[in-house]
Amino acid sequence: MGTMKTKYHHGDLEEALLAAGIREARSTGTRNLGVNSLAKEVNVSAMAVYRHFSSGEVLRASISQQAREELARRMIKAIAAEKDVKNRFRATGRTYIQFALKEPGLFAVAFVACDEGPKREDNPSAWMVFQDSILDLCNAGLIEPAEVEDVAAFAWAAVHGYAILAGGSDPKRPKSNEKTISQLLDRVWAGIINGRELNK
Amino acid sequence: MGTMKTKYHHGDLEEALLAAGIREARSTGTRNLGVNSLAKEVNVSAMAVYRHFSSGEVLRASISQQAREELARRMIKAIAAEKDVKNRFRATGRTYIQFALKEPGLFAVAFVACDEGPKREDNPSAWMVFQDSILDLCNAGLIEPAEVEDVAAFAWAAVHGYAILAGGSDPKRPKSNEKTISQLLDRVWAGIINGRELNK
DNA sequence: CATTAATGTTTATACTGTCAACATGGGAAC
DNA sequence: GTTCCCATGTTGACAGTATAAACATTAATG
Repeated sequence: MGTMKTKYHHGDLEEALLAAGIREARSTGTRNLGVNSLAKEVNVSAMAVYRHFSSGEVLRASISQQAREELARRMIKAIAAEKDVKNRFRATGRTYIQFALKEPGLFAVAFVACDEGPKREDNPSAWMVFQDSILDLCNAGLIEPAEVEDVAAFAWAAVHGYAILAGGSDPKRPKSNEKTISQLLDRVWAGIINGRELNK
Repeated sequence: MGTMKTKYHHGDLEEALLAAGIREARSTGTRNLGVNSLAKEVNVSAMAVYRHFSSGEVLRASISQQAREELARRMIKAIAAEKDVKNRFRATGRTYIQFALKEPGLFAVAFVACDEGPKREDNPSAWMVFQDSILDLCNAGLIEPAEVEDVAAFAWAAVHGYAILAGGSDPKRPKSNEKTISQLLDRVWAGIINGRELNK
């Protein structure tokens, strides 16, 4: 809480490491999330990290999860401000994309390949938020229950893909102004509503 | 050109390193693309690598580019087999997705963040192939010239996003059977054709 | 043929992740 | 309160990584 003097025992090293990781992710993405680097950031020896995380990979996976949960929290907050089902869906996608654009470091860390560990469920999870907004559409009668899974996959894919491409550094990346994003969400919407009918 | 004995000079180390990198990428993704590891693979000292690539990052960027070009080549080949504009578009997306599913290692290496180096243009480039197939739609009168850029971004985003999600290791990843992919492309198509009209 | 430039090797330095052994001190048992 | 233990920290060692500097070899060129 207050200014921690140089005590032998840190107090809450686990939390501090995750916080330092998120801070570093924000500013430099995936580059400086090494064990030594983060340990130094928290004024602790590198080996202290292993009392809380079984490996550097596991530490990074936890930081990654924190980043994903932060994204999900922002999505939930944005959805709460909308009443119309369509606007709720659009808010979901818009928030996801804006997160990638405004917090490129966090977004990169959130979705790096991390194939290890016990794989606890994210809480909250962006995927769940997406699926819930599609279930809303179903409850409103806009799509069939049988379509929910495919529609959610489509919407998630389009939004996630755009977020990656627009937030990347490729000179050929798509434009990312408000209008472009809005039109993208219109097209996703069209795919959601009209997709099945076109499917012969 | 025949079987190179253990000569002091390798012959074509640059090519050999890229080939070894692609081979390694195919089997283990981004994990074993280090300078030492690849040098050993080609029976050469680690420092020899630096005669051809100014750093390990640059070497990895070159391997990544090779992977992207391989993808583009497969797309071009698949398109050549189709005559109808719609089918050509679908072949573009389907090939992209199937590449991600059948060659997860190559796909991962192709699209890791690599922000360095002179950034030569990919040749051929998947992005160009995508854009060409959208231009086809424009020439066929299916979309307006002014829409081309946005439509290409949408289509690319949806396909790329799905490829990443379906090819990943998340237990919640979307299904990836033929039917699901086909329906996804139907929805993308719907977004392309109907997107603008819905946009008020 | 002799020199040179291209290409490879060895050696050394600085980092990284992680194991093993040791140190500290906060809280439980007496 | 005192004692002991163990969760949590430390240091040191070792393997692995990237890469700089100096040296070696051979292909090419005048």
